[in-house]
Amino acid sequence: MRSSRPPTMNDVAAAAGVGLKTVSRYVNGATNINQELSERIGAAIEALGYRHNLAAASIRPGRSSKVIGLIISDLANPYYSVLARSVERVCTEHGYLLMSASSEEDADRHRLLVDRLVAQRVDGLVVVPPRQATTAWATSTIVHVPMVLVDRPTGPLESVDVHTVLADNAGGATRATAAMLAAGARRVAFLGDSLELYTMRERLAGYHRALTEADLGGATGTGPIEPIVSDGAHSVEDAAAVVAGFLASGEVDAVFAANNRAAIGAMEAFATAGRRLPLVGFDDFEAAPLVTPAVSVVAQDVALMGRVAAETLLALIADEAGPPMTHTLDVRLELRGSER
Amino acid sequence: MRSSRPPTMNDVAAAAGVGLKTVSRYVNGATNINQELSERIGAAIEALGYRHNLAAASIRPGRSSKVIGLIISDLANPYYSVLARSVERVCTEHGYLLMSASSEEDADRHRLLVDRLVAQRVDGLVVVPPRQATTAWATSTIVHVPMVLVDRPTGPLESVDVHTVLADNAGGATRATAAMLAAGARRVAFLGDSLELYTMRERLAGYHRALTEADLGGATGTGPIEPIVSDGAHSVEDAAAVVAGFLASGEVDAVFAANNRAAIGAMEAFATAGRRLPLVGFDDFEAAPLVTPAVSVVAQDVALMGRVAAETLLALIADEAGPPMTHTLDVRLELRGSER
DNA sequence: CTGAAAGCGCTTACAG
DNA sequence: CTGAAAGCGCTTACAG
Repeated sequence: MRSSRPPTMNDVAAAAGVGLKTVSRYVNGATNINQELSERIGAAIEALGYRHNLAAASIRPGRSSKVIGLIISDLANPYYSVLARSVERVCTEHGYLLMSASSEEDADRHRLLVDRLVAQRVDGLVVVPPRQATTAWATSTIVHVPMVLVDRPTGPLESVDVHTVLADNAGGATRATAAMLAAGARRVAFLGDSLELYTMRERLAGYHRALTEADLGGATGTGPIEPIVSDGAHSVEDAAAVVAGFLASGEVDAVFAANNRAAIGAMEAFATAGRRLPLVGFDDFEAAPLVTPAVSVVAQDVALMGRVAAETLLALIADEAGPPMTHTLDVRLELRGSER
Repeated sequence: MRSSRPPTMNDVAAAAGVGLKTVSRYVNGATNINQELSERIGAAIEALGYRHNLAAASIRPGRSSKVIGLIISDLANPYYSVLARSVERVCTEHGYLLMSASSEEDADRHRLLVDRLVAQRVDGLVVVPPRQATTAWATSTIVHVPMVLVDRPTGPLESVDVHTVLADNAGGATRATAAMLAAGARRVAFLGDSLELYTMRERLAGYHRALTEADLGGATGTGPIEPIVSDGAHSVEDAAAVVAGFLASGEVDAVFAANNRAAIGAMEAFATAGRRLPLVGFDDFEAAPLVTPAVSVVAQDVALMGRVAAETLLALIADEAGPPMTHTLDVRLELRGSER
């Protein structure tokens, strides 16, 4: 009847008049227990309000915490919340719980989170590396915790030997740009965020490739297509300002918006100016199909990305994953009208 | 040099040639340690790759896990991901980690999650009760884990003595409806999801109240305003179908869309029909300000809700919270044009 | 300021 | 099928 401290397995054993071991077996769902003892134990647990202490159980060697950790930039960002949900789903299917934490793209905070999660003895980690990451954070702190990277690699791809799940950023950008060229555009501008971001560098490379291929295809009678590149779309407002400049200059006849904010900013600039240019965005967003004309986008299967990452991690934990590799997922070009 | 099992505090003590206790003090940041011993310990930790085991530390009585649990419907839903992010932020500020889990509105799954989280010995729980919850889940399983409810109460408000954080659903609905009445609408329809949901019942009550007050205000010369109520907006498609019916009937001259999906469905129906009705939604959404006319909404401060819930929980854990009460947060009516 | 002992709640071989 | 003992990694009084 002690009310201050939660009841322990010992309390249950005493109350039921059985050995500690038997209670342990009962709680862990052992199959062969004397019917009568079993009932006494059940009654004692009920009466005392006993709850199994997994934290205590997990410190024994060989026993794991059955918790995995997830580090993303910002849980409130729809992209990452869908990713987190997908990872959570796989965890649930395998009896794991998820601890998720937002790094805010800050390398120091990221390192702190890794340390804390490792101290908490998670069984593994799914990680979106922070923007400014060098390979140091991984090599210095991770050591022996199974880990999978998602959305971006850490530093130069080959520098860390770890499973990595990425979208085909370059391929998507190539197809988006090519769609506008095919519709007749000649001066397609690239509008992206900081090229510090791996995904931006990849999308820019894809854009360049589309221009080059159009040249090689002989679609141009008047010399090579000149790239027009802006990396100033850090926010919707910034993006709108850049696009307003495009419109005023008369030098641009289509826009490849390399992320959500760029696409929304472009839409705002079009609305303000009262005229629009062909537009394709990267990453789908809620408003895209609702506006007129509906916005074409390159859509990633974020949920699949989360699933592949989580399943790879679980395989790693079970020691059944193959050698470290990069898993590149296809993207989908959703043509809805705005590309022309 | 054992590589199979992670190094323990004992290993560090042995390597550094000091007592276990001293290593413990070092790891826990104790202030007074002999300079030389301190350095030896630091070197040993580095050399062995030792990492503090918080799980083991937390099983001592009085020591807590510094983890809190969050149960929501679906982490991928923007409403709940913003809530989760806000709770996470408060946790971080206070040195806590967050375990979040999605109940999918399923009462059984919800109970499982509570059990698992309690077994994991979280220090407290922020919970969105599942839709079909009776008070049973709370009274039977929670017992002595600090808990705060958010977004909705469990069953009849007075039945469980627990801190609860809610938005002013009824007040927001009244103001939304009144705005359309003030703009001249007479036959405002309520379009919501299942009335099983607490928030829907509250919003419906607020809607009714606005009609009643308009009657009492004498704004009507032709007898009382008749309510028109649909609870069929379970999905965007369903909502669109209902609104198409409204348009065809000619009996409705404005729509109060009691959630996001209802509002988006209404927009789709308007687009299909080529004509629109005055519209106000509940809960802001990304596309709302981007379409023409921009959609007016009742906006909840979801981040504030998460913050208040988390801070209340932390106060509860510190035994500094007052008696259980309901915290009702104001909502904001964003008039953007679609209300007329 | 530091160490040896006892104990947190639980599980794992080891005997019965 | 069941129990008493030892031990998981750590911290807390207790002595020095």
